[in-house]
Amino acid sequence: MPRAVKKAQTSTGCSVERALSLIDGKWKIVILYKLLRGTLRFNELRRLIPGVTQRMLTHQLRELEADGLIVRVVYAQVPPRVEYSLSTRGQSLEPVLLALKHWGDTNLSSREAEAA
Amino acid sequence: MPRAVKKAQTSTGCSVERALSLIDGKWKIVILYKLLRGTLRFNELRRLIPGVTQRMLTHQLRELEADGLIVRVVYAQVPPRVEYSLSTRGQSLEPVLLALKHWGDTNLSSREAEAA
DNA sequence: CTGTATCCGGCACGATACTG
DNA sequence: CAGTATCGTGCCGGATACAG
Repeated sequence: MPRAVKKAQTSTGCSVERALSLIDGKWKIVILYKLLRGTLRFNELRRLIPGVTQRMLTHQLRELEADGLIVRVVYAQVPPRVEYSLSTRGQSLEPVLLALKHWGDTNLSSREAEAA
Repeated sequence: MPRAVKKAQTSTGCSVERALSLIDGKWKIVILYKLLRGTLRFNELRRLIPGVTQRMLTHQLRELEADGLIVRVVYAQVPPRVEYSLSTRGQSLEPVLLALKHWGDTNLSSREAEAA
């Protein structure tokens, strides 16, 4: 994705651009998509998204959290346990994510369009 | 958007990522969105997208064309006239674009998008 | 397990000037 | 009008090491 605009920018008068600014970043949409299925732990996300590094995963998760799209829950345990899930706002992105998935399946004709 | 992955990458097994790779770039989605309304000329797009430079507009348009999302028609006239419009594949993105617009309007609107 | 800290390269993008 | 050409750069994102 584009780096889109740095921070939400109302001047453009285009809500699409503002929406884009929240989901820019190389992994955000994929993260959100994975979370559609339900709560996931840090390493679970890591495994589900091949190629992402700890740094980027952490960074993108933090941004998503800051934008109120996901919820981060930390359990004070000896082996740390952190769970990520979609916030209400994040869940409202479902139509977009599914539309994107559907489009990808339809127009990129991947025979293995396995439901990730 | 993220720079996504450079070129379509099948290995991830996620059609969403492949779809994303086609719409990465800072202005692509906005361009596509503007073209939903119909054919537009180069400078018309330029005016509709404040902040975009000639270079970037040209570049993004070329990528969109290469990915088969838009159609570029050149009229051999003395004042050059180039028209851009969505291809069939591009038009198939309409649900995604509208979903994104709807989400933006709903969640980023002037009033708080509380949506508990 | 779930992160932070640091270093660093590349390319995405911008600014400007020029052209058919 | 609709682009190229060229140059410069921010910062995104990868690699690696360290930490609670």
